[in-house]
Amino acid sequence: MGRRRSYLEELNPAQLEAVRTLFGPVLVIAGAGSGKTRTLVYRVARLVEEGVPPERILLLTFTRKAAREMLRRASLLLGRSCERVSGGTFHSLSHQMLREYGRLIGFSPNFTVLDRGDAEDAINLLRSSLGLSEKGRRFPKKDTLAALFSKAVNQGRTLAKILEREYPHFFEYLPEIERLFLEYQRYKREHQLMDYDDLLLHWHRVLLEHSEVRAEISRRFEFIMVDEYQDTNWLQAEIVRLMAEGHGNVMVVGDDSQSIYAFRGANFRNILEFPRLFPGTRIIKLEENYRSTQPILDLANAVIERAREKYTKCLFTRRPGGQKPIRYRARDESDQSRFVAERILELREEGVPLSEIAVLFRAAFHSFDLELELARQDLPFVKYGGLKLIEAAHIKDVVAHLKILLNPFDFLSWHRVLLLLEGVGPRTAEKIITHLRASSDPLRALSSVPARPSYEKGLRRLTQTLEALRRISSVEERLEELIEYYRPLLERIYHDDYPKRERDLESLLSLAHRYQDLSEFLADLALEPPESAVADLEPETEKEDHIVLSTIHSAKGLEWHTVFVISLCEGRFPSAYAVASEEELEEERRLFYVAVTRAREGLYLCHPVTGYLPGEGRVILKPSRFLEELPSELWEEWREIPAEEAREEAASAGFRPGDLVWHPQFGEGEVREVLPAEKIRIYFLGHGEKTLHLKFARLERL
DNA sequence: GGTGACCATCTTTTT
DNA sequence: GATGGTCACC
Repeated sequence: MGRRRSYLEELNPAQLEAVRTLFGPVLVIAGAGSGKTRTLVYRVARLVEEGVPPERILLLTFTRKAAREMLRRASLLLGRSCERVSGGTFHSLSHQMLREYGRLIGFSPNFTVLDRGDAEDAINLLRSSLGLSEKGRRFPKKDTLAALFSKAVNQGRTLAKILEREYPHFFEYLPEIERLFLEYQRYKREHQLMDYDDLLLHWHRVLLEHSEVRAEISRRFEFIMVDEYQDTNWLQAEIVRLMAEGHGNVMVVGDDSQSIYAFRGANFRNILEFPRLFPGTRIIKLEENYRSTQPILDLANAVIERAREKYTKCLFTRRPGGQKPIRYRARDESDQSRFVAERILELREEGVPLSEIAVLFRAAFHSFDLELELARQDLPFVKYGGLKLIEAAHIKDVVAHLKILLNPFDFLSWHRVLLLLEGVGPRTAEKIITHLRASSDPLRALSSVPARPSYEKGLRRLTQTLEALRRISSVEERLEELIEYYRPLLERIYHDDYPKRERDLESLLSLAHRYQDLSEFLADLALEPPESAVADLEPETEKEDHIVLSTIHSAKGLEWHTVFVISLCEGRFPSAYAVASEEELEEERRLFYVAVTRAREGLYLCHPVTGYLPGEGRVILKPSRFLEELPSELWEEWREIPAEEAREEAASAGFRPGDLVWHPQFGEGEVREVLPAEKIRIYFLGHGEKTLHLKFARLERL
C-alpha cells in the first residue's frame, strides 16, 4: 500500500489523470520530456495492480527496446509479473498474429519475412524477367520501385498519384510499373513471402474479414496502449481500431511536434483523427517538461514555433538557470570532430559519464570523420542507425541458407544461395530453380539437379550441407556448421576484406546463442535487427561506459546530459533531398526539434563551413537555416582560444580575486583565489566553488 | 554462360 | 565505399 501511495504521489495532475483513466479511449498529447514514458509505465503498473492479467495488456511501441525498457521499469514498481505484458512493434505483433491466423488468408505459419533489401532483390528479379531492364531505358531502379510500392501501401494512395507528384520523370512508365507491382504481389503470395508492409496489410485483412478473430483479439488484449502515435499511419490506426472493437480500451500517446516518419507514410494528423475514430475520447495534455533546463527549452520552443502547423502549446520547465546552447563554427569536418572530442574529454574530466553524452546527426555517414577521431582519442562509442549487421551482404548470404531450411519455397533465398557457387550465374541459378520448383520438396530435389561439371562439386557440397543442417535442431549449431561451409565461399567472393567480414559472422553466431527456435531467430533478425551497426556488436560493450553516436531518428525517446548536434549545414540538415517541398522541410524542422529536446543540461550545435558534397567536392557550406533563424539571444558562439594564447593571456592579464568571469559550462562566477601551477578557484552561481586549470578552462572576463 | 576488372554514380531517415 | 553497369575474355 505504501508503495502505491508513493508512486502516485510522484505524478503531476495530468499524468495522474492519464494513469487513473483505465477504461475507454484516451488520447495523451505529450510534449518532449513531459514524463510520457513514466506515465505509460505507471499505467501498466496500475492495471496490473487492479488485477488485470499482464498478458491481457498490449503495449505497442516503436522499437522493442522501448517496450522492454518500459516493462523493466514497471517491474521495479510492482514485481516481475509486469514482464509478462504483451509488447512489441506493430510489425512484430502482426507477424506473431499472422503466424497464428495467417492460414485464414492462405499463408503457412512458416512464411518468410522480407526485409527491405530482400524486397528489392525480388523486385529486381521480376524487373529483369519482365524485360524492363534493357539498356538504354531509364526505367526506375529497384530501390526507387521499392520505395514507390511501399508508399502506395502506407499512404493508401495509387501508384499513379505518387508518380505524378513525386516522380513525374517516370510517369511514362506507369503501365509497366503497375504491372510490376501486381507481379511482385503475386510472386510474394506464391512463395509465402511477406515484406514489412504486407505484415500490416495482411493482419489488417484478417481482422477486417473475420469478425471471430476480432472478438478473440479483443478478449485476448483487454487494454491496448500505443506509444509514439504521431508516427503511425492509417493502416496502423485501423489495426488498433479493429483490435479494440470489443472494448474500446485504448490509450495512445504522442506528440505532433515530434512526428518524423512521414517518409514512410506516418501522418501526425492521425493524432487528431483519433477522437473521430474513437468517439468519447478523453484528451489529456502533458506540457510540463522535466528534462531540460530553461535555456535549452527556450531554444526548442523557438524551433517549433516556426513550424507551420502545430497543435501542442509551449513547454515549460521548473528547471531555471543553466548554460545557454553553444554554437560552434568549425573550419571543416575534422575541426568539428576535434572540437567534439575535446569537449567530450573535458566533460569526462568534470565527471560527466560518457554514457551521458550523445552526438546526433541527420544521416549515418555524417559521423564517419568523428568516428575516426574518437577512435584516435580512445573514446569508446556505440553507433546507432546506418548500415546494420543484417544488411551486410555476407550476413545476408548466410541467413539465406537458414531461410531455405524454414521455407523451402523461398526461391528468392535459393537464388542468392545458388549464385554463391563458383560457376553458377543468374541463368544457371534460374535453371536449377525451375527444377526445384517442380518438386514438392525442393530441398530433396536439389540432389537430382542435372549439373554441369564446372559447378557440380560446389552444388554437391551445398546439397550435403543443407541435408546435414536439416538434421540439426539447435540454432547455434546449425549456424556454426553453416559458417564452416560458407567460409571458403566468403574468402573467394570477398577476397579483399574477408577477415573483417568473418568477424561479423562471429557476431551473428553470438546472437544466435539466445535462440532455440529458428523461425524466431529469423523473424527477430528481420523485425528487430540488432540496432548497433556492423563491427561493434560485442555484448560486453553494452555495459561499458560509452558515448552514443546516433541518427536523430534512432535517438527518439532517449535523453542525455549533453548532446552535440553536428553537421548543421544546408544540404545536410536539412537534407538536400528534403528542401523541395514545404512538408518535407517541416519534417526536417521537427527532426531538429527532436534533436535539441534530447538534451538535459548541455547542448552544442556545430556546423563546418567547408566540406564535401556529393559530386562537387570541397565546397563552402552554409549554416543550416534552422540555425540561422534562431534568435541570437538564445545561444552563444563558442570562441576558440588556442591553449597557448589563453595561457599567455591569463598570465599577463592576471585574474584577481573578485573578478567576474564566465565559463562555458558553469556560467557566471567570481574569482576567489589564484593558486599556483596555473590553477584558479572560482565560485559559480548554482555550481558552487570549482578549482580549474587556467590551461583548460576557457574563462572570459565579464 | 560465367568471371573479373573497370568505370560511373550516388549516397536520408526505418519497420 | 558500395553498388550497378559494361566489356573483354575464358
